[in-house]
Amino acid sequence: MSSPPSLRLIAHIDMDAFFASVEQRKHPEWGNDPVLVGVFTGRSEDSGVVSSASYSARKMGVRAGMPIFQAKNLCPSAHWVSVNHAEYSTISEQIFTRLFSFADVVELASIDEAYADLSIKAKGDFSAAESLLREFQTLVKKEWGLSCSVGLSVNKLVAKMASDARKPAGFTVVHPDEVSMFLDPLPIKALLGVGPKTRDELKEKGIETILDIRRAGLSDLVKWLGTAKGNYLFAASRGIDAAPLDPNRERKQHSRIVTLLQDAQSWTDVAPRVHDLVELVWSETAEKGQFFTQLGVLAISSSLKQYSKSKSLTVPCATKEQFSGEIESLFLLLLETEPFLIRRIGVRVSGFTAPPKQKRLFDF
DNA sequence: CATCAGTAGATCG
DNA sequence: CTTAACTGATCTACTGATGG
Repeated sequence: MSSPPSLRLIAHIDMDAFFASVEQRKHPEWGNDPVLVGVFTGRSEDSGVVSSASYSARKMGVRAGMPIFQAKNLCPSAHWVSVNHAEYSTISEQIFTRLFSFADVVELASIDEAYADLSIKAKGDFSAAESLLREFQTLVKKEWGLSCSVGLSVNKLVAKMASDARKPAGFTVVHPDEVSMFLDPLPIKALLGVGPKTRDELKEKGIETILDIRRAGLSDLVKWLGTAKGNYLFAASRGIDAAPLDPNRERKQHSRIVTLLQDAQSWTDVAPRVHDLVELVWSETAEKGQFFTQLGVLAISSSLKQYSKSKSLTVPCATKEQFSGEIESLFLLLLETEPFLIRRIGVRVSGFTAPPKQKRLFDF
């Protein structure tokens, strides 16, 4: 058996304030003014959230996910733009297509992030990898007028944290012998998968930095956070991540959620919007030739509590009419569980399979 | 106990 | 003047049922 190369060269490329930067680029007259990209729901003037904040807006405390009213208080002078996903996707695709020629393998992680494995291309040499990646970074700036931050290290975990370490337009290399030095002082929130919940949970145990996690025992971590997260944090705090890049990463589910203009109470109120979502999800999956065996609906109440219903089919959903009917009955089921004011609704599909086989022999 | 179905929870940008 | 205002998408863990 051939052994895999012991040392990998893995990079993470992260577009800086991607959506806001794209919008900023279209408006040179804005100079360095704060730019905010919002998801406006239309239920009131300022209803919605920030999708992306330029760095000058971030300096004033604005963050993605923040309610628009709050962002406006923090940053009254910002230029606002409505989010335009289709445009960002096109640009993302153009940029990351170029990355392929700089690497052995590329994994597209999201609309604004990608991993690149340069182990072979750079012959195991960090400085060779760095040269290539700096060239890519310069290219992105020159061709698209956009900046990105790059992290280079020995695996995806550390590379991602490295790209985060200096932003915007950063370039951070973490050599194999520097991994602990790099990770130890970071707050645990810097780890992928550690959000406010886990952070608070561990803060109660006196754990705030990655070094603190490294010093904690595996059994304690598992006791506090469960098997999956405990094991993950134990390894992550040591910078251990053997996961290879996945060049064919595919979505495991697809959903569409909308906020209603006004809270609704009954099926008749929401039926038209649900049917719109069904149309949308059906066309989006059909377009990609995706068939699915699981489907579900969700609703978010005016108090922001989530409700959902889902079911599995034994055979992939065959027609839009069947899909629509299934979604409708799930929604009716959901509404009879408990009365609540509906603020947002969604339709979800998963369990993707290849298209059902055409009948052949038995047709004759 | 391995797997599956259904649901709630957490994270991310 | 005061108050409340909060998207959209995905992935994963947990729980209970089922079958070997």
